[in-house]
Amino acid sequence: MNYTVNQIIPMGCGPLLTSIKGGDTPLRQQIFEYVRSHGSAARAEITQALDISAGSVTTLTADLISEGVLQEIEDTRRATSRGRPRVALRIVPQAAYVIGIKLAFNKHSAILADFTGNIVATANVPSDAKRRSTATLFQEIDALIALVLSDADKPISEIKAVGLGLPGIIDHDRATVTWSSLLIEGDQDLPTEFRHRYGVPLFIDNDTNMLTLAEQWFGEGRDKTDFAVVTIENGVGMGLVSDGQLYRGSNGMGLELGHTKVQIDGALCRCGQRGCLEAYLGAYALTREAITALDVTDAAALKNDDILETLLDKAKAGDRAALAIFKSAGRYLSVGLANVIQLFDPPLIIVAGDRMQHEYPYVEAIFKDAQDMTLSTRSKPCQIHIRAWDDRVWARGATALALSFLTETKISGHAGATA
Amino acid sequence: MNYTVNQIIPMGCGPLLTSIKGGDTPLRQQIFEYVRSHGSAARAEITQALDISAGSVTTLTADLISEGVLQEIEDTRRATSRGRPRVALRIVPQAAYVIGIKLAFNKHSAILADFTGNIVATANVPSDAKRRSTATLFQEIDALIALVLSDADKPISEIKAVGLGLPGIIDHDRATVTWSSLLIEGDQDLPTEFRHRYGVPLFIDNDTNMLTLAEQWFGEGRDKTDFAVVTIENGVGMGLVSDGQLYRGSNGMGLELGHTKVQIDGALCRCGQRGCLEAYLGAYALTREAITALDVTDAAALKNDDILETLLDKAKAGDRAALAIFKSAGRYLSVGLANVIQLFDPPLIIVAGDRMQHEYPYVEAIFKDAQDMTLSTRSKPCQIHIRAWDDRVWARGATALALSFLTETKISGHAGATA
DNA sequence: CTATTAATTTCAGTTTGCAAAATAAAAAAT
DNA sequence: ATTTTTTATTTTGCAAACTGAAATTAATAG
Repeated sequence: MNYTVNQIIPMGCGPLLTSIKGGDTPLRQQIFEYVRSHGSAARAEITQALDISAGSVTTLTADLISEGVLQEIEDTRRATSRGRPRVALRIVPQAAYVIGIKLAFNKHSAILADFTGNIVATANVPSDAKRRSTATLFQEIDALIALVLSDADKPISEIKAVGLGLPGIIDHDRATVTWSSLLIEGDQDLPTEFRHRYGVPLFIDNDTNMLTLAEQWFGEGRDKTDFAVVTIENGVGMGLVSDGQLYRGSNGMGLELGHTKVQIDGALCRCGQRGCLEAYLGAYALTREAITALDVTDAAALKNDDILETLLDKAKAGDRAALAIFKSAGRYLSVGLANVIQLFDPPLIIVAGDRMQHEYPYVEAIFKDAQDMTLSTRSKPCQIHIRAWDDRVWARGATALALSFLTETKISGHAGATA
Repeated sequence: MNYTVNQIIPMGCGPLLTSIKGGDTPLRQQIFEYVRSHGSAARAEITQALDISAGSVTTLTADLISEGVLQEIEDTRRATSRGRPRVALRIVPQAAYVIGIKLAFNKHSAILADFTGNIVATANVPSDAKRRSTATLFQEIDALIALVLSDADKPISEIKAVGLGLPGIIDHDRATVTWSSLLIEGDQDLPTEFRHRYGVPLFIDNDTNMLTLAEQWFGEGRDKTDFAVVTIENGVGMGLVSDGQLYRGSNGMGLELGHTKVQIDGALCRCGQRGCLEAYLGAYALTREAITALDVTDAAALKNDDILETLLDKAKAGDRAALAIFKSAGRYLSVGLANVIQLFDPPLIIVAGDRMQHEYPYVEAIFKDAQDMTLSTRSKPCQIHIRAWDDRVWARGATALALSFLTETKISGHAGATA
């Protein structure tokens, strides 16, 4: 079930560790996932790594090969030892294609990936900052899909699943957009409509979970069964992988770190409540303070991004007021991280933010404060890493969502999710 | 895997729902757990409820009967319909016995339960408010076990497993007491020593998890796969069942709700930090305020419990200062509950406290505030129930811990945990 | 006493996997 | 140029865990 991992993260994608407990996936699927996560693997290696019989590996890989999912490849390095040489197997990239889509306010993006998870094509379309109807949203999705398909020069019929991430309250299991800041209406059933249009299953989740999935499949989370992701953008969000599984609250909510209260009767949050973490830490909160503290001329005309940029520049230049704003926000970030550690006890927290993030002043001190604010009886301190993402991560996470569905159906044959 | 449940909670004990996903327990174990949780069940009922073939039920129940785990019982109600009457099965109570132990400052307690989970005998011994060595603790455990065995008139050889709950940082999986307020030394390996003394496997966990387990096996959590428990005593603790599984952080920590920060530079907590929830809500925090606000004569001489009792009496009598103390604590309780809802999104929170709890002033308003402090986009509001426990719950939860180990080994034959 | 109904048992597969023997393919030794 | 050694894969026989359908059992209704 759980196999040891060399410290060098190999080629391939997908989680390197499976849950210690729930080792009840069929061998067929375990083998497939091993090969995918390692890029390529010989039968003998699989036998050892998964601690299963060589006979099973032969039988099952033969099945997968005949189904066109696996193929033998020439081993690049010649055998250095004696004995019959191993013959490596890999996933056939063309066996299936998926599309991952991220919808947001500034722009929408899509990635077309092959069955190994490799990016084949990307596409972007600009997006309004306004709420829109579901019909309008689908027009935007149409444009995105047309673009990415033509970029990859593939017909829609080759796409076997689509993953979609968008902001809001998304109920993955019930496949419903309970509420989204992009949409006018609530409780929308996008997957059904999508299937009507394209004849392809669609899987949805909120954008933070996309990011978390991206980290688990392609990033630092690959060799971890437990880690948390904290995102700081306009709002503050959080994702959690616990025992190898993405945590989704019982109603598809939960992990609303940005709206946990860190101060009674505190600052006003855009959610209408007071004292939310986000109201001290989100980009809009900083912007608000910047307008007050710095002498921003013509505030209304400036974009929020620009104000933030200015604030950051001033801080770097040593401006006291600007630094004070970051210092105060930083204290709340410490509190937020400390609370995450106290409640979830992850061995690793990945703090991710957009471009401003990697230059956030005082980060080191902030992370240290967070550690110091937790109980000292902890056996191992929680690692906190920062990660400046590139734009494509979100859509990449969405491809992971689609790919994991294909694993369920194509490989192990379970009906799986609603779509 | 998951079977429908009539709203009437039947006899028997143990969770009524199994995880929707992880339905990979062998049928043998599923059948056993179904019978235990329902008190008794006929083969035909099992066939339907678990959606498995009748043949399997016959074979597996026959095995379990021959092993002395199950037995057929006379159906009390005569058949009302035609056809061959069902014959009900039940767990043989004498098939195994377990002991559950709760260690604490005021007193230690133990329960001896049979294989159906029924209480056979109980015992208590007084406990010092001092830290002690592991050796001393074992003497106390010896006394407890001797008492409960003699009460039940059973030799130790009939006890197949023991569960132990104690305060502190307990690593259930690694079977280590990382730190406990009861013990002088840290990193103690109680299970190994226990096995030397008694030849019986011991399973440990922290006291809050015992309470949560008790709720899942015997209380309101029986028909739920997801719920949270918040305890308010001297400190503030929390337990969580997610997807039918007790949540234990990656290092056996986590869920330290009492030490999440709700105020920067706030009140001093006994952990040395400032602004912890516990510092506003724990019994010791209230006591501290009571001493300051009320004119408590000879504070040092009075026991904390008495002070709290006085505070409560005064509040009930309408004393303004006393009421103000509860009112302030109540606001923080609302914040704590709201944060739990935002982060974990449980459909139900059970708030449990000791005897003072069921008369906590303003509870209804506090719970309503907590709801109001969460995002309004939630599809279903989180239920908050209060529960005044009786003393035996903790030890009862410990029996559940021991019983679930027996299920793993006796029934399904997996090696299971370290002991 | 016979038909009907419903619970349980029996029995012949099917699927999943394992263990051990057999076979294949290469390097090293003769 | 063989033969040996070594390691990788394949074959084969077998066991465990279930299922589905037919057979059997035990009641009630007429």
